[in-house]
Amino acid sequence: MSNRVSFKAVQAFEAAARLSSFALAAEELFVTPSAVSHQIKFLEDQFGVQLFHRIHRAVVLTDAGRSYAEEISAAFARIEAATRDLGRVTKSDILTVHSTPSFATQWLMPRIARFSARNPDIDVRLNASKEAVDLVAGPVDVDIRYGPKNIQPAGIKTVVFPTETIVPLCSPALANGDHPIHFPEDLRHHALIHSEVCLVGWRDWMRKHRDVQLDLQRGLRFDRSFMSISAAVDGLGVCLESLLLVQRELDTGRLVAPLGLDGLKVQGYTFNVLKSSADLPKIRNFHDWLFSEMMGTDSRG
Amino acid sequence: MSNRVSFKAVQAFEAAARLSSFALAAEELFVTPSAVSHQIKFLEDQFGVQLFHRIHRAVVLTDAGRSYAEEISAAFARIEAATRDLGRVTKSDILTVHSTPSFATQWLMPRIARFSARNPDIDVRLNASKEAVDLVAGPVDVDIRYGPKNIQPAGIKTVVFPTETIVPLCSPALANGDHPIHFPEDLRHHALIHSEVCLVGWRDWMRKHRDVQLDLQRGLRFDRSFMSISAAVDGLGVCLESLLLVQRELDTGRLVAPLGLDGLKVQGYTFNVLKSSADLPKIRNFHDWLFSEMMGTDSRG
DNA sequence: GCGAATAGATGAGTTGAATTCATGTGAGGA
DNA sequence: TCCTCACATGAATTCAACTCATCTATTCGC
Repeated sequence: MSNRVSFKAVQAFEAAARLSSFALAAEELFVTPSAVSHQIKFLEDQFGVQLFHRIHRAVVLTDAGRSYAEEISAAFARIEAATRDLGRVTKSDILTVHSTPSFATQWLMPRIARFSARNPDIDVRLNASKEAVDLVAGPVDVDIRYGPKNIQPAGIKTVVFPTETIVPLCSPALANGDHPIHFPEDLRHHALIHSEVCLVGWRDWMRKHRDVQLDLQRGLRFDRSFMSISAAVDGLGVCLESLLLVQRELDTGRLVAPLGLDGLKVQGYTFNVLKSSADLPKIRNFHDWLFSEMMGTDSRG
Repeated sequence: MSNRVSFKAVQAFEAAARLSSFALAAEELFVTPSAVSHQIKFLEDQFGVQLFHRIHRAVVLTDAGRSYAEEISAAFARIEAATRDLGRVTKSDILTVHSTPSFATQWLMPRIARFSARNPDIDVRLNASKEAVDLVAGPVDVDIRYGPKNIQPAGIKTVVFPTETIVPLCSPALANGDHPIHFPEDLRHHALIHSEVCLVGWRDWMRKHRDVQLDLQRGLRFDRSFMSISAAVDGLGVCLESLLLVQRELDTGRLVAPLGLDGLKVQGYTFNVLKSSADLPKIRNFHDWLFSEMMGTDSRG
């Protein structure tokens, strides 16, 4: 069988063939010329083919030896190159996470360092875009999507996020300014900030507060939540956003929830991975970390 | 350095990666699972990169391990294929000899078995054609050429053959038939066979025998000596050929030299090899054998 | 839930494949 | 002619790689 190949012997032969000398090969391999001689004799005896001509005080490859050497030299070079590369790698796994821009900016970015610290062997890469990615085709391991669950392609495992709470948010200056906000109707005095892709908007909020009449035409409109949040931080109005995305702003006091932290409930985000890779340690670790981190956040919020 | 790679360890890793199991890899390598575990741990420690995830009761490649495994698997497959091929090779050297068709047919063919018998490790291949071959470009080791020495390309070593003797030859039936041939003038009664590429022809012979008038227009014409010889054997006339090419026919009595074995002297054949390969054992052996064989032949002729 | 079974990890002890050492051979150069 | 160099070869030695014994963690069957 092929596993009867002595790689030691092949290695010795490769060096000797390349250097056309047993002595130089021995030097390269940090052994004595005798060892090289033994190994090559062993190879020749095993296959019954002479690989070197021993002439005067040198060795010359036979045709069989030359063609064999050409083949294995290339293979050895490849192994050595791969091994050299391996030495340069410091992380054993690469975790590529794709998500919507808002989730990436508002939730993942502030927290991902914590994941990396707990998983030093995982090299995390974050991508963000509006479009869902093809997990089968691409190098992306995890896709965090927002919106109604479409028909899932076979082979994709989808885990829904915990229900989010959507509340009006604004800068503290706005909430405590000339027109302080204490009750829903106080919003009449302020500009509304609309997030167009959000599953729930001011229209849904008004269904819960039928006594308050707000002009839905008013205000800024953004197609990304993180822009609405940024506008709210800048005091441009009141946005209606998920607490999931504004933890950082609430913690640092850049935003406040003038009407409290209770509000509309919605389930929008999903965690998507290939079924076949769902059990990989890097995926499990990320999944478990993400959901436990989110639970912690929720309990605080 | 790269030679600090333990190929044993890489081999163990390759098998384990391919089989996704230390136990199966151990079985394949005829060792215990413990040995595989040790080797892979050694590799991981040496490069500081985890190659496998140890989960529940199985092992799964890390990303680093997978990319490494892909590289080395290909290299290992190549080594094993080359080694398998090596096992099928029985001769360590291939000697490719090209010559003119006549020398191949008349001299080499009958004798080459003797060379092979004395050099069982050399696989001899004979090619014959009128054209000189490009020793630099092609797989041909030796080219035996006929004719005036052209300007030699650099890097070609040319050895001239011993001087040949050219004499009239015919079948015994013709020599002892109705018009027996004992003296040059007896040839008048017979058809002459002409070899067009020969360096000497009947015209040259007549210069040596000015008293004999022969009609040079008569007779068969061939562009290869072996055809002329074959025609003479068939009793179609008298050819003028080198003793070098008719040893076999003289020995078996199919041809006779009615006017004796002395005649025109000519030096036509050359032995051509690459200077760079002239000292290869297979070339030296062939060269030495060929010239010693020719000397033996000459001393007999 | 509990124990049995499985797959691998680990450290100590053992072994034999590979190495060194001592010596031999033969060709080439001083 | 002798010396030197490069490799060959057989016996002795060694240490890298293996086995063994034991341990851990997880799964599976009951």
